[in-house]
Amino acid sequence: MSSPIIVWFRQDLRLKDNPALLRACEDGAPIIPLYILEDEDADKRKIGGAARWWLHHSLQSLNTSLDDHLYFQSGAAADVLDKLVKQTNAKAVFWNRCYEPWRINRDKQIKQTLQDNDIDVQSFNASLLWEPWTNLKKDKTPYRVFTPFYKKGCLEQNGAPPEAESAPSKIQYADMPKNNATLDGLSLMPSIKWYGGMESEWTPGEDGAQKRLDAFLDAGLDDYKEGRNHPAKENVSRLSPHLHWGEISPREVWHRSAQIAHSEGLENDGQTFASELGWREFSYHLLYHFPTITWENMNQRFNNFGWNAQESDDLAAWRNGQTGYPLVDAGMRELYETGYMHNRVRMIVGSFLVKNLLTHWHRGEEWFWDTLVDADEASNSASWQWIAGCGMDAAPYFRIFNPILQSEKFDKKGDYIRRFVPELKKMPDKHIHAPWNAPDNVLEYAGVTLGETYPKPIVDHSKARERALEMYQQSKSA
DNA sequence: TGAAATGTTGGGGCG
DNA sequence: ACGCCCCAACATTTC
Repeated sequence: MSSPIIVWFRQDLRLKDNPALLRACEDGAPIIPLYILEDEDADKRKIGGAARWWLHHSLQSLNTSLDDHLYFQSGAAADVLDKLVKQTNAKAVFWNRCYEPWRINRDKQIKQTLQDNDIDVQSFNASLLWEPWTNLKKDKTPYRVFTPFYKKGCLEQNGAPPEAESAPSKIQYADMPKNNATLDGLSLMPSIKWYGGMESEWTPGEDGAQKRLDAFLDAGLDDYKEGRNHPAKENVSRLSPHLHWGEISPREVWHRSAQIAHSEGLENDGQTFASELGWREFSYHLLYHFPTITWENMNQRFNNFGWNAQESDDLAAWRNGQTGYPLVDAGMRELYETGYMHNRVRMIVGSFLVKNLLTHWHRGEEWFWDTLVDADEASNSASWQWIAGCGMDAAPYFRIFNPILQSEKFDKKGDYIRRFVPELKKMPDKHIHAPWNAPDNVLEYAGVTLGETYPKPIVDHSKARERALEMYQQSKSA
């Protein structure tokens, strides 16, 4: 039997449009599909709790697609690869690129070591529409503002992304010795069963991702531009976790949505949706060119800002969905229960934490990292910097969301609130957005006792707004 | 991918 | 008939 090729799966947990897998299969050599859980890496943050749950199921699904041939390992990737190459006499290692700075450096080293041992190493792009080094400004420096980045750097300069490729028609597996490591042995599943809400909400894996895209194109794309703002509507794609783990190719999402938009005359909605993929690209672009974005304020002026970075009652109330602002609480509870939050609501709860509660965006970023099934280093840090006002192309600091107005505008009938804050279920539409303003008889009818069955607001919005603006002024002069 | 304050305009009630 | 005031509706500015 000829020397095998190791296909190292990372955040590309699919068979379709997977260039590393496809090129390996085309070579004709038998392949070894490998997954390495790299938790021990000390200089990187551990995968968050909700994401671990997702990863477990995604790997299970991939393993099924690979007829139970996925070879599980854990530990330092360099060591695992070195050992496996020797053990199997592999001639090559193929993988799809990841773009987190720590991983770029690490992969470079691994590549060098393998090549020094005469192993063929090839890497491909499976997770971005355009490579981050291909869309620079004319002066060769990276874009810092989304709109020119997307319109000029991406669309004009690079044009449409490549078409998606199919899954390999046939996969020939190398004979492997029995593996002592198993998926269960990776201990990705939490020991306490807190993931019931996620189980009923999600189907991780390539099949689930395909079905989600189908469902979105079928029912969500029509009126996407307006409907995506309403958390109770079915207009958002909910593809983020599938894209994060590479269960579906962004190229496929791009081209299929464009095609449907075109054939159904939904050009406007299609372009708006495509630009959301553009924001994902922009986050990766920023992370690639400005790796400190994960922790340092991109706008240095905020370094002296008086955010509270400590644990506090306000922070705990925010995490638990007990702020007394129904839309904020609904969002935070959706997050905890399902591992996901609607995008507009993410902006609202983010603004609330950073501006109304004057809490450092790091605290929000950490909580999201641990609780989101789509937690993504690039998107998470770029988005928190955006909402905090300290990012590259950020929302101006003084853009402070009014959680009551947002609620009245985008959850008019309170459907979203009622789903996640059931203690307000019987509140009439008119008063569900700000129950503390409801007349006593309405509260009584709804069975709500503020401070007992549902919290009183932990801050007064207009006072909190004044306070935030004042602190902003101070930081300007400091 | 805001909100609130401030400014402007124009229609209608009314003396 | 006319000017005056009120205020909603819209536009602009400011935070």
